[in-house]
Order: sequence, then structure tokens, then C-alpha cells
Amino acid sequence: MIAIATWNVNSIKSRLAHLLDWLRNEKPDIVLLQELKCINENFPAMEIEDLGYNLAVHGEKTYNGVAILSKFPLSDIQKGLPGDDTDIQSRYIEAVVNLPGAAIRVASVYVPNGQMTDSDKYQYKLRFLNRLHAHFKTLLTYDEILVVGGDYNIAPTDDDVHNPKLWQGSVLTHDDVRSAWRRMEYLGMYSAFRIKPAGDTRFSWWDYRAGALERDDGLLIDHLLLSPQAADRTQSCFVYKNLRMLEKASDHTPVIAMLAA
DNA sequence: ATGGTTGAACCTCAA
Repeated sequence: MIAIATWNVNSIKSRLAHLLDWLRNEKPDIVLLQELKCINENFPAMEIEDLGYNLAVHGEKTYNGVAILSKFPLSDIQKGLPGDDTDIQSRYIEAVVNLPGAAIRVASVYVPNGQMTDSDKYQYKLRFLNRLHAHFKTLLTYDEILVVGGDYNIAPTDDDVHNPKLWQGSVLTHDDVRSAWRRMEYLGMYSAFRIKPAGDTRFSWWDYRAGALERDDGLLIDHLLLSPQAADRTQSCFVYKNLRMLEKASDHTPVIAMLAA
């Protein structure tokens, strides 16, 4: 079994102790990280490599930043989401993980939050999702085992929201972004948690504000999207809530898929 | 308390 996790750490520097403990205890094979909030030079590569991981890092000062950690060798590393050369934000990284006798293409994506539906950032989010759709269309022609994990900043249905009324029309639940999500599904990308849910936790993110965690005011916005070849191998998908319960936690917690391999 | 917290970097922005 191969464990593939996605986790928005909200600053790799602030979350390093949590990350290292988790890697030591759970030993996920592949980890897709978002919101590093650091440039490549400041990424704590040695500490993570010491635990047996190979790295691909696409950092940025202050904001964004994505990375791939893998127990197996990486090749064909690509940084940046195709489709707009003027977009310099570090929100996408892709690589091939070379398992013995098999290869898995993986990517870590940090979809823009969008802030407010009347903001320019929301338009950027919708354009980004269009580019992601186009890229998935290309990737699916490869007929590979493909896993794209990340913070999609989309709660695909009201089942993914603790209190749907409270979140109605927000940038995380708006019809526009849900429609964009479904377009990716219709291409043939399957949500791991949708097809093989396991465990008791339905959400992956709780706001720091207003006691959201205490009220379980959570949303499932971190997802692992799978090609048909990856979906066939997926045995289960669950949220690892422990990391949200710690002192100085990220506001997101890992989502993990188990693939037969 | 016209909402609250966290992180990075700056005296505010993004989430």
C-alpha cells in the first residue's frame, strides 16, 4: 500500500516540528504540501531528507509555495501551472514518483482562495480553475496513475460543509467554483474521499477565527483527485484530524489516500 | 466586541 497525503501547512517554518513528528510516526510515502510561505533557499530540506524523503520544491516569499515529498525517486519535475505565463504565483508542482515496477504522476496544487466573490482574486481563482481543467485534460491523455492533491479551496457539495447556510455563496461554496469542480470530475478525475471515504472526520479545514474548531464549523476543501487508473487502486481515503488538534496547528489537516501498489 | 486568529513581514495583507 502506498499512502499519499495532501496538507496545507500554513508556513513550513511554523509547522516544521508538526511535520517532522508526523512523517516519523505515520511514514506517508508521498506528501503534497501547500502554503510553504518560504523561498526555496529557506525550505528545511535537510531535516526532511534525513527522514528518507526526496524533494521537489516550488517556493515563494510570504505567500503560496508548494512541494512534493517522496520516499521514492522523483523525475520529470514541473513547476507552475501551464496556461498563463504572466502568473508568477507558486501554486503548482508536478513530478513522477518512481516506485519499483510502477510510476505515479503526482501534483501539489494550491488553488487561490478568491477572498470575496466581487474581488479580482475571485476572477483569478476562476481562471486558475479553468487552467487546471485544461491541464487535467492533457494529463488524462497519458493514461497514467495520476494523483493531484491540494488545497482546492472548494467544498464541492453541501455535504462538505458543517453548516451550509452559514457558507452559502462564499468563495469556497459558490456555484461558480462548484461548477468548476464538477467540470474536472466530468473529465474523469475522481475525488478519493468521495469514492472511498473512511474514518469519522468529514472536514479538512477549520478557520482559526470565532472558535470554528470548537463548533466543528469545518469544510472539506483539501482533496486528492485521481485518474481512473489511480481510482482503481484506491482502497480508502481519510482525514487525519490529529494535526488540527495540536497547539499552534495549521488551520488545515492532512487528507490521505491509500493506493494498492 | 458591529467577528474572530494566525503567519509573515511590515507598520498591513492574505487567509
